[in-house]
Amino acid sequence: MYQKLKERLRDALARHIQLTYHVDLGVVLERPPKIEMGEAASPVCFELAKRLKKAPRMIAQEIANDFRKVEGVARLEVAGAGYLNAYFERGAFWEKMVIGNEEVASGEWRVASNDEGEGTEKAAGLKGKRPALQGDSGGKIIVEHTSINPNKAAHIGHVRNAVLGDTLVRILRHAGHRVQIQNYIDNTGVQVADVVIGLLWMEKRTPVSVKMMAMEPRFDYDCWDIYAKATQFFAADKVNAAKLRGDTLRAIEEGRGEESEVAEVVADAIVTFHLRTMARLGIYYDLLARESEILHLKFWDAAFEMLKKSGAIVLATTGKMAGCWIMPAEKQEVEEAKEVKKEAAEEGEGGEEENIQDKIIVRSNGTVTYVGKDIAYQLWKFGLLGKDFKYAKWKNAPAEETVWATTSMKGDPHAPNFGAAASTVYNVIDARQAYLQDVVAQGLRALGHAKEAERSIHFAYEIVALTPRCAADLGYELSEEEAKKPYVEVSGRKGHGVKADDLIDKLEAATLAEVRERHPEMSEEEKLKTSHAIAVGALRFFLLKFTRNSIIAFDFADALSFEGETGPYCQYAVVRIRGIRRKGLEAGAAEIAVTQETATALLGGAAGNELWELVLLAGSLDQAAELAISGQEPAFVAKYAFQLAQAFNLFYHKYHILTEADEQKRGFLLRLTELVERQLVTALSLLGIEAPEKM
RNA sequence: GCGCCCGUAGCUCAGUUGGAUAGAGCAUCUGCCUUCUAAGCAGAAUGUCGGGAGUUCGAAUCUCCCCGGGCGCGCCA
Repeated sequence: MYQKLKERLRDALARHIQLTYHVDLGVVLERPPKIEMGEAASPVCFELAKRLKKAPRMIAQEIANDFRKVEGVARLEVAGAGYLNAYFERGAFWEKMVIGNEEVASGEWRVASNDEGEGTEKAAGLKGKRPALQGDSGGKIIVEHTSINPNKAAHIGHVRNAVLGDTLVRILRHAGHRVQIQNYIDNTGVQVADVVIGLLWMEKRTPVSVKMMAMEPRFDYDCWDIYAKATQFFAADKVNAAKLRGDTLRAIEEGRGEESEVAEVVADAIVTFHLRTMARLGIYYDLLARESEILHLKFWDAAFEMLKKSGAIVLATTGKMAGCWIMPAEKQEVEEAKEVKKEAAEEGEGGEEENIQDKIIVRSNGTVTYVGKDIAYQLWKFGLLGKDFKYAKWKNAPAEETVWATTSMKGDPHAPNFGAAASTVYNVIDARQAYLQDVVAQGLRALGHAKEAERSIHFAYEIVALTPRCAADLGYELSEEEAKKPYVEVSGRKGHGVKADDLIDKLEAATLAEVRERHPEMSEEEKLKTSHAIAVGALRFFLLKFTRNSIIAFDFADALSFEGETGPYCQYAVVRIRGIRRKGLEAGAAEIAVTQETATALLGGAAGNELWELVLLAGSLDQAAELAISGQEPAFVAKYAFQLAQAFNLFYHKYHILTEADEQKRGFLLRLTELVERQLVTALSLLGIEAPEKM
């Protein structure tokens, strides 16, 4: 609701300024520091002052006087040195939020085309329009996330990826976008090969015994250890290891021999483990896109032809890259300003031949690199490859879930149309791979797909490291230097890291103990359900409250905290509201009809500021969600949920709702708590967090 | 060497795209459970926004230069 009003006001202001002063400029609207200064303020007159050579306060006064009414905005006032402060119609805002049930469904983006009024808004219907992706919201969006190498158990870093991706999906879908979730499975890569070598060569297993092993409940943990051991083994005998690895990898890629058989068993089994782990956190997928099909269905061959034909890649004939197909470093001239050109020219003749920036796409032995495969995959996502996968349901999906996977066998005719072109693609991949993601986009550009390159969004995030104390607790040996640092990086190769399932188990154990203590009356099933919801809330919120480019120094003490800026804090606010609602229902308080006069009176003036601020915040979910999308930052929604919970707690302690003597006021307070509940529950659901009935 | 990111309270982090008096949480201290769940609330204290220069009505935010840290630059992924 806030966002909607703000946009309406911004458009009206911009038009007014255009008509009156013939100046075209973007109107900035911000939240004033105090509610006494209104709900939205613009410093636009400072900018205008420069252009018109008039005092900003004077301009502000003119605008405030002449400005015609915008629906929902009571008045404009001049403040400070020339701010324009807008005051909302509180009663109307309340009415829309409570009666009109605004913002509940995904119709929230039903922003009018212009300020032509309600009629057009309704006509615009559910399709909606979002400022950031104007005219494009009908297009399909692909979000690729998780994409864990299927060779060992998932760890906390993988969980950050999955939670970020899943939350992005939830926010996009809430905004009315059509989103498809893909999880890329590198089932033919070196990491799988390493475990295969560990099983076949180090542990001397047969394919049959590996199959048995893969059915054990802790197979993903076993592989974790085997992978670490294999890494040690390679380090000890580099020469043999390189050959063994190369041979194994090729056998897997070509789908022959015991190696390939075992690789398939391992990868398929581990994928199922990952699906199960993520399902515990409420994370699901539409499609598992497997690298084996990219190979078998010759996706790369098609991409290779396109790249060669367009000249995007060339065969190096001299230098140390001789025999490789390389993508030459992009010459910035295209988009960058001419200055860059000049600088380069001034620098003169230097280094034309051995350009280290060139990226190898096909090795001299003819095998394609990861980036090459990724270019093919990205082309497919945009419907530019001219090929499609075949699809079949994944056999071992978690209960009640349908996941599709690519296949090179016969496809299921009832499979959804996964090959339909996407308009925007988000790839949730850690920040260290920024360069590779750039190369992929560069590949698209070189093929003439500048628009798609633009819409290939590397949704980057920083790693989850461990605090030195946490690493020490886990028994890892640290150098003196490492012990002094704020964090130490985990290493899957060394077998270091916090396994996702271990962490979830710990969280559930801690919350269950607490629930048992507090609610002995609950059934065992209810206790488990409640503690699970709180555990997931704690973990997801913990990973989402940091912005993407913040390195998280993981510590059990922080992750297991349920106080302060945490998921459980937000859940607790909802639980309190539900408690009030239950009691209110018994007391018949739900029946009270609140008139708009009551609401307007209670929210009005200085006396109403406190309640009004809560209403306003509750009505600002749309802004938080919009910001999360345009700013590509799910943390904004987490911040919002916390702020709303905090504001509610303040209100809760100040107003005793059920014992309020004045019936109209009591009814109003009750409606207000219900409004907060709805908004908070929605905000939490965007974060993938469920609010329990009791906790 | 080249490229990207970061430096804000004792600690961990926000800071709405350049705006009004820089904010939270944790930790510390002091209070509040015969009243809708204390996983809560109220209060106290803490800042050369790494340093310097510049841009302008106005800078934590933009530019440049330093200082300190992280990451990436492989015929690995």
